[in-house]
Amino acid sequence: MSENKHNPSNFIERIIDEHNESGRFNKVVHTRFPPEPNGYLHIGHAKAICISFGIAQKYGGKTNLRFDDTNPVTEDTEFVEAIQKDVKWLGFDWEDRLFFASDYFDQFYENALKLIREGKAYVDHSSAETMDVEKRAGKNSVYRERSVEENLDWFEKMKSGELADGTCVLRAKIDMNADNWILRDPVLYRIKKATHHRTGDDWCIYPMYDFAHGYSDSIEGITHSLCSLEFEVHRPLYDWLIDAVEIHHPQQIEFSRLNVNYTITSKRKLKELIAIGAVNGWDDPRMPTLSGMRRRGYTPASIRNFIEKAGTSRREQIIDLSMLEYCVREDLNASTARVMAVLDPLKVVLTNYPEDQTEIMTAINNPGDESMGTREMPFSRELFIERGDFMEDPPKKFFRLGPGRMVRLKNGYIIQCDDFVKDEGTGEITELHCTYFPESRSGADTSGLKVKGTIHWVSCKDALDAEVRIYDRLFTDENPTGHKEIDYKEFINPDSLKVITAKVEPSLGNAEIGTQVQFMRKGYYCVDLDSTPDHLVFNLTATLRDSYAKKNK
RNA sequence: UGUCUGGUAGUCUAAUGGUAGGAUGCCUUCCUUUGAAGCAGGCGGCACAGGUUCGAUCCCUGUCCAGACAACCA
Repeated sequence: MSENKHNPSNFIERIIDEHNESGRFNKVVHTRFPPEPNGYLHIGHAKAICISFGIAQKYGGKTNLRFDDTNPVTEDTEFVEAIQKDVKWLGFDWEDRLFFASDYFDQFYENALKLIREGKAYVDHSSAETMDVEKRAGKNSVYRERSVEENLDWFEKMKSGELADGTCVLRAKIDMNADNWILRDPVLYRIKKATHHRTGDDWCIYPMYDFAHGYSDSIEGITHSLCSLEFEVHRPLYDWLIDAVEIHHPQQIEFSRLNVNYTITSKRKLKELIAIGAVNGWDDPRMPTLSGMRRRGYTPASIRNFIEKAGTSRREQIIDLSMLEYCVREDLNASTARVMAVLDPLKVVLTNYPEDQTEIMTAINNPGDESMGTREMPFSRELFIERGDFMEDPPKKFFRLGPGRMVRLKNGYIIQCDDFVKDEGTGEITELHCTYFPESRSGADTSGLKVKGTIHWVSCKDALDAEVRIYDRLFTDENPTGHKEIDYKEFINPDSLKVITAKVEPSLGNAEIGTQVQFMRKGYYCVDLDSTPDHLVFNLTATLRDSYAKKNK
């Protein structure tokens, strides 16, 4: 087996192949996923996770989980835990390599001292406004030429806590005229008298992202630091800082972020949606967060597959929501049991069926997978069918019920509609009167009847009520944040959640939280964590494709 | 405004100096006790203009378009 003979599937693998050929990292591939614990992970993060863990896996390397916790005022252990749960759930394992940037505060501090001693960093007392003005003007700060001793002294004062927040900052001394503004003497450390979720009150100075990130990568022996495109302009600084203290130098490689149309993946905006009550929290099934998607019924495999299909490139990608739905359907089609649930019930009376009779019908759980077995369903004189499966005056191509028309009740009998009852006030159909054909029982059909349509049903007296939460996209616009004049909140879909009471087959009575099923002819649903034995709650994961509805649009 | 990065079907993504493959989408056929799934077929693409070349989607130049960045956030 030739170990280095594989086809790179994207540009990152090509780069790694080159490194392996040149021996730059001794053929080691060690990546990391570095979330900031200030929010929940979303589908965009899933791409970063899948890429970093996936590439390491492919090359026999390792991946660290590292929390980039350098800003105590926004970070919290709640998020540290939620993030770990989500990464694990997605299917990745960092083994014993759980790290925190805050683990390295001492080393960061030493690096800062080294920079100061070498004249590569200075303490600046300019106000943020002044620094901003000077940055734009390409003008050096008046504090730029302080002596090493003076800088060391001030930095010590910053650290000791005797200076108030904002008094001064430590800046790298690079080039105030650099084309890349990131290099215009970036801030390295700031004073923040805040309690850190891990280091408590040990520190009152905290490093900035650029400072902490590269050094963390270096300390951990990361070889390939994979991140999204917006950090590309930071790479020169990443390189500069590492070179300045002469330590292990990982290669930063950027890829484009993943966007999905009709959704947003900005942590700030997701927080806002929660704050204004547009959704019910981070794990609201409408949220593109991993916790929301999990609750919605998305499987880890479906998300991984989605990321895989989306690919890895440097082009800005806005992927169709339909691709995501395709991926869950693909997964759930194979794994879920088919059950019957009538979402919008219409009563059917089988006039020739014995009043008190109940038959037990056997239903196949998954026609594509015999090993999933069968279950039993009670059949009786009064049934509920889907209101949409009857039309008073149906067109020819309507393969369901109408006056005089026949359908097969799945796992039941063929029935014919003889009559219907209509509320003359509202015009609503309230009941159907049908006859059934005793010889047409499923699995033992000797009737010789041929019907085009098959519909689902439940027995009235045996059916269970269930709350069903029907979700739709959270936004009505493909690109809610893409309009300069219109706030994204204007596009919130008022119908993103509809709650109905459905009639479901009795076998669902003891379904556990998280159970996933296919409501036959309707869609994939899962038992929500609000569900109890007395009050079943289902979430819509994704509807089935509906070519009939599509054709009739 | 500046810097950077991109531009291959509606969307995503490959390969290639000899006009392009896959996925999804869309449209059909067949099949079907889910109008699902499945099977089969079809539709649909190299941003534009020059240049180099026998030949350019690919190399070069320019244009246009798009996105990201320009925090004491990450």
